[in-house]
Amino acid sequence: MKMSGGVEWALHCCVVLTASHTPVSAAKLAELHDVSSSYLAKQLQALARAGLIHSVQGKSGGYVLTRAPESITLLDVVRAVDGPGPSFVCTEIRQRGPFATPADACTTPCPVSRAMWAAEDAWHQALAAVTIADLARDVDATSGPEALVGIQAWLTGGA
Amino acid sequence: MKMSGGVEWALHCCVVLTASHTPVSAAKLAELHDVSSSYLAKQLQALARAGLIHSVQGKSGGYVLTRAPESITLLDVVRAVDGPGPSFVCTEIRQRGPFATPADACTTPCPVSRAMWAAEDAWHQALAAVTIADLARDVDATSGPEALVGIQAWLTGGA
DNA sequence: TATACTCGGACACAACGAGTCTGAGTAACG
DNA sequence: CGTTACTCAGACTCGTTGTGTCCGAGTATA
Repeated sequence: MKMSGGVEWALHCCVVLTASHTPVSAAKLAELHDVSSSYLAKQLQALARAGLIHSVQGKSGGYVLTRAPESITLLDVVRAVDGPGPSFVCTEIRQRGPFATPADACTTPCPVSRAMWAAEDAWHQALAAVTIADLARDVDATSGPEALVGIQAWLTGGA
Repeated sequence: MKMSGGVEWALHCCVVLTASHTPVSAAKLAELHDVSSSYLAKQLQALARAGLIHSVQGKSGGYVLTRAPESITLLDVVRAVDGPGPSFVCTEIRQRGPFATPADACTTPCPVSRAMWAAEDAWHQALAAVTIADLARDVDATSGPEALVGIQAWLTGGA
């Protein structure tokens, strides 16, 4: 039960992209967070495939958020980077072995998977309740409002 | 974000152990579920290490639940088999790169990890709200009460 | 006391994630 | 309009974790 480490990078990148309405290259984002640019590119591609960010090619290209930060939830980012499939997969153990339940009697999921999926739903709902905009607001509150504007200047500026 | 498949086996085994107050060997549990006995043994060892089940050695040995099924939650089993660590690990990205937040200013977790951990807490609470006894009751309700008693007879009997 | 059956940990194999690299495409610039 | 330099996108390699198996230590039984 280990989440892909790229989720953290992707979330921070989304927060940073909130501060800039012009394309930001993957290299800049990687340097800002001091992580491998090649690997971060992979996470950004996943976000682009999911339609959360838009990629702009060319000399001054990069990535831009497609939607408003208020309409991007953490669940969107997690599912995009970490995969949409459920973490718990039911292999239908009850249909195997000497006491196998006949397949036609398995109209409803088995109690075990029901409980596991209910817990997973709770996790999903908690993630869906928080948006990128909420995170950006929290960052402003903890690190001070000057942090994001400084980053924005650094992103658009050259150095 | 993929959960260990052994969790499903462990949960089903706990439900089955509810029906028998005498030790059940790993081989019997494996045959009942039609899974590898060697690998199932590993999951049962994890449960034993966590103190959820007690191992009895010797000729007619096996595993028995240590506590009442009502006091064993799904969270206990998941943490025992899948590992107790959190699924989301914060690598403190904010302390790296040109705009690194100084370490002494990081008294509270960063907003990203706060949100992720809150979601994980929701998942934990949902798992902790369900017990093995609840699952056994559900199995009785769906498969009929004769299922578990039949399994119990098969476990204690020879064949 | 001998025995046969049990669990327990140590040992290979496979799959997924992590990380890197080179190539295709496009906007800017001379 | 051609060149150029910069961008993203996909294919490739490596390490780690999970999966599956095996043999040895220990104990209740006969």
